[in-house]
Amino acid sequence: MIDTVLQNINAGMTQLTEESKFHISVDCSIFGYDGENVKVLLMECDFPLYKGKWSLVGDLLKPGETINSAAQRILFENTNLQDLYLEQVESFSGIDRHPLGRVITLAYYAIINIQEHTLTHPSHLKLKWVNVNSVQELAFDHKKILESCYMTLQKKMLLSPIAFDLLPDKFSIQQLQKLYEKILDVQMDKRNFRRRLRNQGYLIDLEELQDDVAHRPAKLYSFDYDKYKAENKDSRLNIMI
Amino acid sequence: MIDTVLQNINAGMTQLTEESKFHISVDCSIFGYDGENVKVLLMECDFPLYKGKWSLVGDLLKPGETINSAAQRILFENTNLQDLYLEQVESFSGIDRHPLGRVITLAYYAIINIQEHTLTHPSHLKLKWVNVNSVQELAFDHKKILESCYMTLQKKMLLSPIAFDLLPDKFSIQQLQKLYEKILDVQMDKRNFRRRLRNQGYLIDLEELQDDVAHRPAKLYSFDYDKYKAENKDSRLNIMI
DNA sequence: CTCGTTAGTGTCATTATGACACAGTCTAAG
DNA sequence: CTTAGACTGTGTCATAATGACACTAACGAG
Repeated sequence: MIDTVLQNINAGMTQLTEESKFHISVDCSIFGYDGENVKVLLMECDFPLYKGKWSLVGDLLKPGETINSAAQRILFENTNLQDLYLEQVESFSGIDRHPLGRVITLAYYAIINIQEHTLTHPSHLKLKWVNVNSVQELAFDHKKILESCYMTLQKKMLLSPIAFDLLPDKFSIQQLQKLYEKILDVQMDKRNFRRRLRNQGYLIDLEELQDDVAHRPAKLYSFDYDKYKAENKDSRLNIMI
Repeated sequence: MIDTVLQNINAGMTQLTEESKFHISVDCSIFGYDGENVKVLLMECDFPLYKGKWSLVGDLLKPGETINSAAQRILFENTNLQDLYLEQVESFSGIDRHPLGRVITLAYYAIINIQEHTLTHPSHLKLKWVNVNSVQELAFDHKKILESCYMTLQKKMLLSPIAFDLLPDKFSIQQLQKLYEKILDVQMDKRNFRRRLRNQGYLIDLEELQDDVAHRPAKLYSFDYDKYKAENKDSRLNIMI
């Protein structure tokens, strides 16, 4: 490490001293939807200070990793899942936020359709899915982090088609509406919802019906990502809902 | 620093080793509007590798600081300005992004009305305002950082009333429209723009006219922040434009 | 075969949007 | 003191988007 004398790292006059180094972690709110509720994956915490509490899935950044690649690794190590939708939210850098010492964390959220993926995770970790709305106290400042991630997810829902990452590949329009209603915490009109979706034109009618339901089966659709991308490549505001 | 043996910082089984510590910096795109163009404040870079190049305003995070307070300090140290609108954008953590060693940076943007503030800055720093659209190559990965910040600013413009932080306290509707047109890079219809503003009802007619203009003077307005906040305290999508 | 449950459909009134042209008021310059 | 130049400020109309609203259709369970 080169030591220089003066004052600013961008102007070039800086010393990179050992005292100004920090531990960095990534904490990830992994959101899933089981067809009924939005859930977040929590990890049991064994810290003496937080005995019995739960925390978000996270870990330290390692030398040689970028923060994004650390986030991917952490996701993979704890859930065995890859290629999920993963988005950085913000940093949390409170001085005393971690009992082992100064640790600055970068919050991410990931989303996953619980029904189509099965988690397999190392046996020494205890994980569980908890309804987002029933999460009580968490270890560290993770409740605050979770809230920030969930708010970001809610806003993102309005402007981008991430709902479809939370649903199975084939879904009914009612499933989609129920998901929006859950996450945005609103009620929507069935006919107006369907009209909006029809007009957007991003749903592909799979000409398939639900099976094994105790009522009239719904038509199944998939989302036309290609069409969406082609029509929204500019950086305008694309309102989904 | 406590060393433990096992594997995960959230579960409690971790060692905080010296090898997994990193330097952290904050780099800030300070955007200003001079009535004509959107500009960004750049700092001359004295690194041998980047001789003659310019960089964003930034510095290292110091022990005992949160990242937000570092951002505020950096802004203050370099411009003597406080209480600007300041927003975290994202992290940049490429392995070789800084020649002095591994430095992970958090990008922020700040906005300021150039006409109503005068910068005073330490004499050993050379600063200049550059039109955002004419920025050529910057030192480090700062061009990428700037682009990310500017994109975030553009999106934010659509959803929140930050335009008014770039304008003088008293402004004409045409000044406001010109600003939106510059930042969003669109043309807008004068009459429709005025109608939208009228309907939103957040402009306070100051019953004052422009002075010293070589044409019919425009009425001046200010933005009713209180009313805006009162009507938008929920976390819904609030479309400004 | 009937009950429960969800699927799927259209209209109408209201509101929001986009396109568009001209007279008014000020300064500067001759 | 008149005129040129520059910007201010206003309304209408056609079209599009939205919100409110109720009934029949299709399936399985019992």
